[in-house]
This record gives sequence, structure tokens and C-alpha cells, in this order.
Amino acid sequence: MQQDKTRRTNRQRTEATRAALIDAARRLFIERGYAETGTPDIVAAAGVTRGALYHHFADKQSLFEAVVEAESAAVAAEIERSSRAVDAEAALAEGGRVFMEAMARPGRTRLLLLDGPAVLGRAAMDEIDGRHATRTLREGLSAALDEGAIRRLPLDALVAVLSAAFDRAALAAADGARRDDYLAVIGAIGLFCLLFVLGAISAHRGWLPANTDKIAHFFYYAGWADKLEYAFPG
Amino acid sequence: MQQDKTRRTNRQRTEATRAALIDAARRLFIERGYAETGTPDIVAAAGVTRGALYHHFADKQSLFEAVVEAESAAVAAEIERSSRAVDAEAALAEGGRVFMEAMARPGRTRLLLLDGPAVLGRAAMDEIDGRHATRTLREGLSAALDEGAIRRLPLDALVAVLSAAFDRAALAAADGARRDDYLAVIGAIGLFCLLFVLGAISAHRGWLPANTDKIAHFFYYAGWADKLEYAFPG
DNA sequence: TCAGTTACATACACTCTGCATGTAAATGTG
DNA sequence: CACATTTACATGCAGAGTGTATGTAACTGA
Repeated sequence: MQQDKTRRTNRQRTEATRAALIDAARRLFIERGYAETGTPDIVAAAGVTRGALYHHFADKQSLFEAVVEAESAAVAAEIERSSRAVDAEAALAEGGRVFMEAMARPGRTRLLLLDGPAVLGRAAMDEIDGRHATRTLREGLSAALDEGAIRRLPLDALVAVLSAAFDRAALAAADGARRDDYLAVIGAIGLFCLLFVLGAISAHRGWLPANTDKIAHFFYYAGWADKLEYAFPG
Repeated sequence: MQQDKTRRTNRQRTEATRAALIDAARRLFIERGYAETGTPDIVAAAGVTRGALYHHFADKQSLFEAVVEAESAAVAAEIERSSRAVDAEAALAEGGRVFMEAMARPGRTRLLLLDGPAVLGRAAMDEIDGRHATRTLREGLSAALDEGAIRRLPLDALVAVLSAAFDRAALAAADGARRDDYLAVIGAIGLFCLLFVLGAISAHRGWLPANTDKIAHFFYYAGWADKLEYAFPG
């Protein structure tokens, strides 16, 4: 029952070809960027012809989307695999560190943060990593809280802005900046976000867990009474 | 001494042609994006030929860079024109609001936040708006403080990450998200950054201005003693 | 006034994308 | 196991776009 190499099922052929194309495209997109990589180069590297490419993908952009999708999923998997902290604060800090590490792998910032948004659009990219990397962040935040108490939109905005800060930190680190500096800053901001939500809930409920009085002081000093009222009307 | 339209000095010719090209290119880049806009379309809209374009600009990318440069300068000018707050906290909040307003003008997010980084690269974009929009943010932060006390790199990281958060907020607002939500979030984060720097300095010096004790409490509760030590060794 | 430079216009060579057409392999159907 | 149909490619072609080389008119300085 030895499978002859010349005798493959259609499913095998498809999967092998698609994988070869995505793999070759990934390498070249990372190396030269999307615009500077032609489909002739891609198919040559994959060992197929352009006919195969346009059979499996609608166009060049569609192939790029498949590459981005896979890469985003890989980042999320890496985060979820090594994030095993118990309390929310540690989970957030740990998640940020692992995210930075995952994004440090060559080419990921270019794929996911530079070419991705420009080629596919911000909305499409949001949709993609809303299912992957950003999802882990959102889950990390909302796991520590009973989400029902928070209005949907402010949390969305919080997650979006926070993830943008993480992205920029990863980008800067990839460009050779001192990663420790950015780790410190995003660690601080990430922690702040947690405190923001926690403190907002506490202040709203008039319920103060241990040490929360300091948070409440901070919030009132900052003159955020109006913002709390905005987030939690009534 | 009426200037005949057919008789123009070379400087006048150059400036008129460059302006027409940049203006037409801006309109088309905003409308269709960089990759989808061809040089034939641009020169047709500008009323010149491709020869003129390639005489004044090295290539299509070079023209795009000129467009981005002008747009970034326009945003910074808008911020500086209407930012007239006296104290640092108000200046930061006001600057954030004006930034969001400036970025809300059609096409600016696409030019400066999507196509710009992809076409010119993150480093080039950093250089450009380091001279414009980001500069106003940096000045807004450091004006409130005596910068000598702060190590250079952490402030750079802080400015970069904060500006990324602002960028994402502007992008989301441009895509139709509720601008108020993002304004609230970046307002909070912006304010936090100011407090972060202020508080760090205060705690380091053991010098507590009015109400700073609450900030110090916050910092120590957050367990940031190590981070303070990192930012201000010795 | 005239040589030299600047500011364009035109024509061309090259590359790339997407599609249309052709062909071999696989599938499923009686 | 034939045979019609679908799938998985390969090849060729048309259109568009970029950059460059070459030609020409306008301007500039001596």
C-alpha cells in the first residue's frame, strides 16, 4: 500500500501546493515586502507555476491575506502556550512580555504591522487579529473582571488603543530600539489599564477591596469623576 | 510690467508644477491609495506629463514622500495653532483633542498611518513626524518638566508608545467608531503619562508637591519601585 | 547674443498582473 | 471498469504601469 509519488489524491495535491505557495510567499514578503515581491518570484520559489497560484488564490492580495492569517494565528498560539499566570496583573504583564517576544521573530512586524494594514486595510486586519493576538489581550482583561459591569464600547476602545501601544513597542524593538525601555513603558500602561477598569468598577460600586483606596485616591486626584460617570452612567 | 503667462521664470515654473503634482497626487492617493494610483492618472489630474513628474521627483515613491511630508506638517501646524493651554495637564488633554480633530480630515489617516509606514517604512515615518506631529507631543511633555532629570531613552519610548495610541484612536475614529470613547481612553492614558513622569521625578527626589503624595501612593502600590530605579538609577 | 542649463515632452523597453485557453490527473457514477 | 465530469494545474496573451533615454523648447548668465 505504498503511496506512489505520482499518485496523489486531489486533497493532498491541493494542500501541498497551497502550503508551498504560502511558505514561499511568506519568505519573500518578509524579505522584500509585498509590493516588491512579484508573483513570478513566488511561484519560482514554491516550485510551481503562476497558473497554480491563480487556481488556488483569487489574486496576489488573497495569497498575502492567507500568509497574514497564518502568521497572526502563530503569534496568538505562542502567547497562549506560554501564558500561565494565575492573577490578572501577572497575566497581563506576562502576556505583554510574551507578545513582544513573539513579535520579535523576523518579519512579523513587517507582515502584521506595516504591509498588512496597508494592503488589506485596517478593518480587515482588526478582524483578523481580533480572532488571534488581540483576542488574547481582550480575554486577559475581561477574565479578571465580570464583563457585564462594563459597557461594551469603552472596553473595545481600551483594547484597541492598548494593542496599538503594544504593536508600536514591538515595532520599535524590531527596529533595534532597546526592548527593555518599551517593555517598561507598556508594562506600566498595561498595568494602568487594569487598574483603570478595576478602579472604575470599584469607584462605581463604592466597593473598595484591599488597597483600592489608593486607586480611588488616584482617580479622584486625576479629576476623572466625569469619566467614571461617562463609563458607568446612573 | 504685467507678467505674461507664457513668460515665467524657471523658479515659478518649478514651483507651480511641483505644487500641481503634489496636490493632484494627494487627492488620488487619498481616494484610491498609493498602490492603486498610477502615475498616468496623477499627471493627467495635474495637467502635465509624466516627463515633468520624473524630472522633479526621482520616482513615484519620492512624490509620495513629498505628499506625506506636507500632510504631516499641516497636522502639526494645526495642533500648534490652536493649543494655547497654560498648565501641562490641560495642554496635553487639549493637544490630544486637537490632534484627533486634525487627523479627522479625510484621507489623513490613510496617508500618515496606513500607506505611509508601508511605503516609506516605519523609520522614515518616525523621522518625518518626529519633526512634526510627534514633536508637538514630545514638547508638550517635556515643557512641563525639566528634561535634564529624565534619561533620554525612556522618554523616547514613552512618546513613541503614546503617539501610537493616539494614532490608533484617530484611525478608529476615522473608521466610524465613536470618537468620544477613544477620546476618553487616550485622554486617560495621556494624563497617565504625565503623572507617570511627574510622579517618577517626585518619588525619585523625595520631593512631593501638592497632592503628589497620592501619586506616590499609587506608584508604590503598583509595585513600581523597580521601574523607578530603572529609570533613575542611583 | 549665444552657449549652457533647466524644464519639460515623447517614445520605448521592461516587468507585472490577471485572465483565457489547453491538458493531464483525479473523482464519481452506472 | 468505462466514461463523463470536475479538479489541478500549465501556457500564452493582453493590458497596464514604471522608469529611462532621447529630443526640444524655454530660461539664464556672461
